[in-house]
Amino acid sequence: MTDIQHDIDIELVARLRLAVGRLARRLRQQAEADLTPSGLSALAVIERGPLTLGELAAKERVRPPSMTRIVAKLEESGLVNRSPDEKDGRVFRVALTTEGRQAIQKIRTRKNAYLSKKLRSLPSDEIDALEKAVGTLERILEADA
Amino acid sequence: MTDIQHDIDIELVARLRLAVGRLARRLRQQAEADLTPSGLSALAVIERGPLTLGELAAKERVRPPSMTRIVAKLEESGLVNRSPDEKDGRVFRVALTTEGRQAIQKIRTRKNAYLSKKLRSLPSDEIDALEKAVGTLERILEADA
DNA sequence: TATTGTTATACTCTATAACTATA
DNA sequence: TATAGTTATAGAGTATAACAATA
Repeated sequence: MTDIQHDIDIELVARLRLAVGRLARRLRQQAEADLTPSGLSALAVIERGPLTLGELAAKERVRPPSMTRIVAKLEESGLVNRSPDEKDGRVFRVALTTEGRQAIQKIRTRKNAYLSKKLRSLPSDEIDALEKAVGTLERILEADA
Repeated sequence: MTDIQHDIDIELVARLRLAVGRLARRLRQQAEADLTPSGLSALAVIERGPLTLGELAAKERVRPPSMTRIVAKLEESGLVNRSPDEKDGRVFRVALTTEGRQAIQKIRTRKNAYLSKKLRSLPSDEIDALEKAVGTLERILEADA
């Protein structure tokens, strides 16, 4: 790699980092106001399939007591339900309710709308570049999940 | 816009949203551990120029009492200093110390390193697409700052 | 009087420690 | 005994309300 290429790389890295940070912040602000970040995040995990409370805590990297509270609040709001495991009486399984599924869908729609509006008027060559760049990022992120 | 183009758009939007969210989270995890998110965020704002406590609170969208605490902690850590305004005795101006400037630079270096490592091995056509896409995102974000 | 910033106090979110129920 | 989850309690971080100092 030549020095010139190296310099370009550093600048691109910094710009990508800033743009990603700012866009992520902007998207977060479009979320449902009456759902806490931890609640929303947990909801998104639960959506991929019912989980025990302990599994949820591990995936979300919070301690079990914290997840107990988060889930209790989501249950209170009618977004999830807890049901005792059939085989192991100590375990509770947490799943989305229909209302929870709708809530998550609504938030997604709102975030998508924000971006859609921004992207709608772009020329096709910029859309192409975005599409290719997203593919690259997806691969990068996949690599060290 | 045709229906087909519309569908592609929706899918791209969703993928971009997810990729940006995940990358932003990954970058956040590379931050300095002994600086709180609010402290780090405030530090980055102050870096662009000394501000009064009220201006800081407004920019960071927290209430003045919260900013008082955040700045007090940064000052305790030696990362910023507060000095009374020359003209208005009620106002305090907050500025980075040399140590604060170094701290922010260190965090940036760390985040850049994470991304650099990921981007280093990409073929030039993907780098080009990323570069173009970043330019697009920068323009989009500029528009409604 | 209005404004800038601080202090007093309460609320939310998360953690550790101690506990209950089941395996 | 060990494990899943809950309850009790404490520590961050932010908010509103009341206050002090200055304009």
